[in-house]
Amino acid sequence: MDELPTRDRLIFAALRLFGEKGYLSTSVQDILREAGANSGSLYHAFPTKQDLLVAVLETYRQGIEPMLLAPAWAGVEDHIERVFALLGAYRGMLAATDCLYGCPIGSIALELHEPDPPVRELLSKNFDGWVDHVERCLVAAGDRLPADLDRRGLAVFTLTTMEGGVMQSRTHRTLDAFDASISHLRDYVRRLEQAASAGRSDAAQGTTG
Amino acid sequence: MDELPTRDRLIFAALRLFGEKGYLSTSVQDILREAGANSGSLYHAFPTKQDLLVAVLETYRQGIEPMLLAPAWAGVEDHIERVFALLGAYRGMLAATDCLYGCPIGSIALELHEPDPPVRELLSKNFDGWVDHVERCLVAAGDRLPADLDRRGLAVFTLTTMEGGVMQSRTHRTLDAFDASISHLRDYVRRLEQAASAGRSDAAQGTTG
DNA sequence: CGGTCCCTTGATTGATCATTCAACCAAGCA
DNA sequence: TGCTTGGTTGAATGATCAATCAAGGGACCG
Repeated sequence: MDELPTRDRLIFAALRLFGEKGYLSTSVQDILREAGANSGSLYHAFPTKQDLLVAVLETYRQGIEPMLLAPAWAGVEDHIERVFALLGAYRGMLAATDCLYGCPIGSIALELHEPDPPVRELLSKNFDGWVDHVERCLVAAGDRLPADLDRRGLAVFTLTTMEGGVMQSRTHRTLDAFDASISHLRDYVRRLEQAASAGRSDAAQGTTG
Repeated sequence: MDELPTRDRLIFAALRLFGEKGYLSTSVQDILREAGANSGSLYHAFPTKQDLLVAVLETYRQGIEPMLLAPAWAGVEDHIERVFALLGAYRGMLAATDCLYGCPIGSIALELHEPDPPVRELLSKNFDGWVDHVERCLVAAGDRLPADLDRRGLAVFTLTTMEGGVMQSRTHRTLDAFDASISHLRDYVRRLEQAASAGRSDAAQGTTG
């Protein structure tokens, strides 16, 4: 029944609050209250609030696989469906929070206009890690997608779709924009699959394009 | 040689600063310095800082057509190319500012996690106005796009692409993510045009799908 | 028992923030 | 000339913020 160490409680409290109210709008007092700690403890563990943010971003990055992907992909074997299952997980978070809670990384990324190098680098790494996982799905899809498709680029485009959709849905307080975005991405991928399929039968017939 | 009235100088100063550093990170002092005014003048014109934000969002919305679309569309007659010319304008802003200045509406939208009703409504209206213009282009494209295409949805998806691309490019400080996103959107639209074209020749031959 | 190490406590500090206000100015009018 | 109205001045106010620090607690070791 031992509580988590104070340092970890602070990280998780900050993680939650930064995602919910943003970095700048979350005061150190808010974090202390949420974590049940005192300011001295926070500043014993972290030199500044920004160093706590760094720890949060590192924690979030490490949590992408076990906390986000694993549950989203449980029971989903199809590589392409996994991409949309991931997007569905974000939809679930939006739906569960009345379109308030989207992607904390995106929020923080747009909130910090002069981010110090370490913070920006970690935001980059978070985005990259996400894109890496999607790219792996798209690569695993093999010849279901056109051979000459830029799969990394499509993975980036997938993140773009998620973040842009979340932004609009949070603003409008409706899932409409998110759903419209995802359904168009899905349409695009379907057309890519059709093109790849057509390409394959062309090749089987020995025809050239 | 008369200067702009103080009230307008304040709005334009705030517009610039909110876009550059965000709403929360811009202090009233910053705005006063930039506008060359005193706090009393600001609070004579606006009850609170947030009311100034409201005025800024209204001003921005009215400026979308004359300040953003008009220059982006000068000399571009093709309806579909206009969509990408608009996206190109954002690319130009990113390029000119080292990927620092993207879309102020998007920044503010993600920055304000508990936006009061008037602010959120104005953010919504800004997004809607942007989407309206793109939708009009897509509608004007007529049968170059599939007849059953959800054009409003594609316009929303275009905004999604822009905002998501800007977010990533600002974070990575590279145009790569923005360019990748746009080029995939372009690929998607190209495939839609091909499908529409195929559908038209089917119809001309009297075949059915 | 005393000593050391790690961590916690919580009042305090000083900076910064949005906002206020009494005084002031200039133009228009009588 | 004096009154009114709309706008300006900038120091002052009080709230809030991140960060500090002297004091203490308790576990472990001799």
